[in-house]
Amino acid sequence: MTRGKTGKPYHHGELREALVAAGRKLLEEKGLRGFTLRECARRAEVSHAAPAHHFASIDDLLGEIAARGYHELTEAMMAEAKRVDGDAAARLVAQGVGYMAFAAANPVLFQLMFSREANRFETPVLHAAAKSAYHLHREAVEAVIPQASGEVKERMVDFAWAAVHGFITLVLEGQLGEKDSPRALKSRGLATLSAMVEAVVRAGGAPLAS
Amino acid sequence: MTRGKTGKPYHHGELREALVAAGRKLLEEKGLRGFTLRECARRAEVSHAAPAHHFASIDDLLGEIAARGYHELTEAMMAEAKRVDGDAAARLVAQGVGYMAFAAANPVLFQLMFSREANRFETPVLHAAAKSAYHLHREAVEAVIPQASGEVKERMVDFAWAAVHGFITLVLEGQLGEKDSPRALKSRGLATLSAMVEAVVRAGGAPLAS
DNA sequence: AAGAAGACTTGTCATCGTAAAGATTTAGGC
DNA sequence: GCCTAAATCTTTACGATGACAAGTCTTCTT
Repeated sequence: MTRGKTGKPYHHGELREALVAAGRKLLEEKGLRGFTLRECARRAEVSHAAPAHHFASIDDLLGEIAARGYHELTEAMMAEAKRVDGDAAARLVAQGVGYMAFAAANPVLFQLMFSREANRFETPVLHAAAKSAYHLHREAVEAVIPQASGEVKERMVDFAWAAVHGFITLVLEGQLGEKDSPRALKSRGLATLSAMVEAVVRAGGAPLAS
Repeated sequence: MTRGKTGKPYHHGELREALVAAGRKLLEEKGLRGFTLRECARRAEVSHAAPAHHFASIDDLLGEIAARGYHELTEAMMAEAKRVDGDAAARLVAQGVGYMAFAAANPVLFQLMFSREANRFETPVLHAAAKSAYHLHREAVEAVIPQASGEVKERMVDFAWAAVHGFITLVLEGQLGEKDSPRALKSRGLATLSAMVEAVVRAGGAPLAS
């Protein structure tokens, strides 16, 4: 890697990674609407057209960022699950905690991942990453009610995910616990997780009332 | 209202309403990222700068659209609730159905209302509209468990909203039941609502396990 | 009827995403 | 080691956008 008079190499070398990193920061700072490809390029200290060689479009970059978000979400869920032992119900709660923690730490990214816009840049890698998080959750739910029918299991996968996702989504948007401390919010989140797990356990034992 | 040679009045007359209507359509057609003030103006058949006299910025227009969305959401919940009789639990489910039906009918608007961006254009009218929907839900939950403590009621308000909101949000983003028919999806939604109500009823009778 | 306020248009500016063409660096074949 | 091809980055350019300013037309007030 030779350098010009300025000391700056003509080739960035790791521009793709730099753009993803800059983009991710920018996303959290300015929101989805404030996200621009040119600002990413500026932060990576390259010209505004440089990103085109690594990402076909702005949606392509957002798709890559979202895909990595799914990977991290999966990791966050697994990490939290490893901290508890044995009990399937406890594991389900822990994964929910990991899910919520990731969302709270990356609110805009989380919204991007689960936004309608994300369907626009549906790449195979993004889809695969999303499926991986889904399966992790699915298995955790099924482990809680191994004796239940396939249908009940499916319904409880829906239900459990909806409760976890819904709670943190509402918090992130400021609809829930606007004035609560993070401490109090976490407690409210745990309460929702408790109610969810209890309902799953119950439904696993007795068929759902139609 | 006098008219020029073209037959078109110089003054639109109801431009504000026309912009809201056009904007709402545009939103569903092109998504939030495809939403532009100039396209709204074009559809209302006025110049690109005309909207400025009715909306200070593009966020101002989006805020108005979101506020009306909250009003319609509230109406959808009440309309569905009126179709069932008596039972508080049935009413809670019905409101959930109305909530989901509105979201399914206005997916992009719904995402806008509950997006992080919406906090940017936080007008008093938007906030009030959002609170109105919240209170409707809150009362429905509390009616199901009138004997419960204030704390339990609050937690169940969180929980019930999270389940309803989470389910439809996941469906809208294509995460849940991608290949299901609308019919099957509705059934899955009802199952989530059933599980939710059952859990609320149960929690109202016995204190939540910590 | 006259002046003021409101509604709308035209013109302009900085910025954006994207494409094309040129400059520089790296990599591979010999 | 060199020489060409490919990859990477820059410069330039185009159409579109949000916002602002200034001007034109309409309605309202008095």
